[in-house]
Amino acid sequence: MKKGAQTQKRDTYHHGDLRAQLIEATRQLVEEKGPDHFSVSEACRVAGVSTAAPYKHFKDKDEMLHAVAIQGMQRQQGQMIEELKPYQLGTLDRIIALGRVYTRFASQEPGVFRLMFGLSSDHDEVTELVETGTATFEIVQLEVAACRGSAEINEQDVHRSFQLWSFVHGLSFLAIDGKLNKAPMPFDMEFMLADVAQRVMAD
Amino acid sequence: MKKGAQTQKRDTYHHGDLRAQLIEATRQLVEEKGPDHFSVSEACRVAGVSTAAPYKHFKDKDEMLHAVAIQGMQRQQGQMIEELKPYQLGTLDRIIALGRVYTRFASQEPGVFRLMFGLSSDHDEVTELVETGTATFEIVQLEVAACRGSAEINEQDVHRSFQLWSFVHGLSFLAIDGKLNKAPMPFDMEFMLADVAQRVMAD
DNA sequence: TGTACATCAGTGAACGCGCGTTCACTGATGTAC
DNA sequence: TGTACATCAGTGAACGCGCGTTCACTGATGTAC
Repeated sequence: MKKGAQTQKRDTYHHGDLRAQLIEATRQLVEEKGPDHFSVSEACRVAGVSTAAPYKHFKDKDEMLHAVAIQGMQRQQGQMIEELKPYQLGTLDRIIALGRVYTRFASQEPGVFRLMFGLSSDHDEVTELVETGTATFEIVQLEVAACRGSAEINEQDVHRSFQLWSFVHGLSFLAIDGKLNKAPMPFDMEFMLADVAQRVMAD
Repeated sequence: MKKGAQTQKRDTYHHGDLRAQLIEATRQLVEEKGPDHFSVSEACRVAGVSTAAPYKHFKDKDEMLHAVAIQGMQRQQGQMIEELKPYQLGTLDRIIALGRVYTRFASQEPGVFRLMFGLSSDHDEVTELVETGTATFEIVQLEVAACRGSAEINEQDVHRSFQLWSFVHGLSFLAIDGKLNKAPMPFDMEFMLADVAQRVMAD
């Protein structure tokens, strides 16, 4: 598996944008081996720098992982905003679109997805992660409220939002853990999302 | 944190039931530090034996973790069967009861819960784990079919079962990852379970 | 335009550490006679 | 009941390994004059 982690070539002593390259190397490795089998040393090999280099840009290993997690959350949020565009405000289609992005992101980037939610939020400094997560959930709540015709987000809307979140969150994990092929039937993700959205949004 | 991992005392050279004790030590550590920060050495310290001792009972580290995961799944299944007892067959209460066990187990044993679903099922030999999981899901499907009055489990029942599973699975993870206290309202788990069960089981 | 110099990103060697696993061993136990 | 012996669970020392992090350093770059 050494082929997956190729060494970067460089012609200058200084790197240009090592920080970004290290984050990318970290992302790649988190994706390849999972968040818990990532090592700083290997990221250095991938980025083609000495093992001491990262410490000019990050406090420690955790900070490298945090950076990847934060970028992941931002990417997920960006995809949601993008996916909403074609649909009219207040329609069920928009709720479904959000779910589609969630499960799609998880299956496209299972490593980063796991990292995003698996990080122990004991430590401080992950505030940016938490804030991005909160902002994303606010998008969901706004869409739910719009779909329900609420003037403002009310308790019921929050409640429905949590139901939707729980559902797509669980569905994503079951999917990336390969639990969805246990049934004799083929699994139609899009239908599943639509069906649940409709049930949760019903009176 | 050394206090959590206490050394077992022993008065005989032979141990009696080291296998069981090692599994228990492993379970304890998985719970304390998470499945990915468990080490064989530490389990030995907890069980009060040399670091070579486990290899008389397990092929390697993974086999120790598998044993803990399998026992976890069995425990979860046992709790479900127990929890079903008070309720009449074919009622929504039974569906709710299954969900309650799922989320309760996750919050009582988050480490083992993560382990159970986080294990890469690439390798063989986890067949026992997979089989127990499948058996548990069959219980869910049976209850759904009974609740819907199906003669046999049909495609719709399977579909609903997956919806319920996804929901409680996601809810469990969000709960143990501390994501449920983001809202201004208090989170009523029992109401949530009942509400979703009703929605998913509706026509 | 040319030179001296401060800055600081990246080096490479080293560190101490805990890990998973193996090895030849030891000593408690159960059994055959 | 007593003894010889096979079994095998547990020992303790050792292994090689990759890890995260630190250190004094080096050399490219930008800037002041």
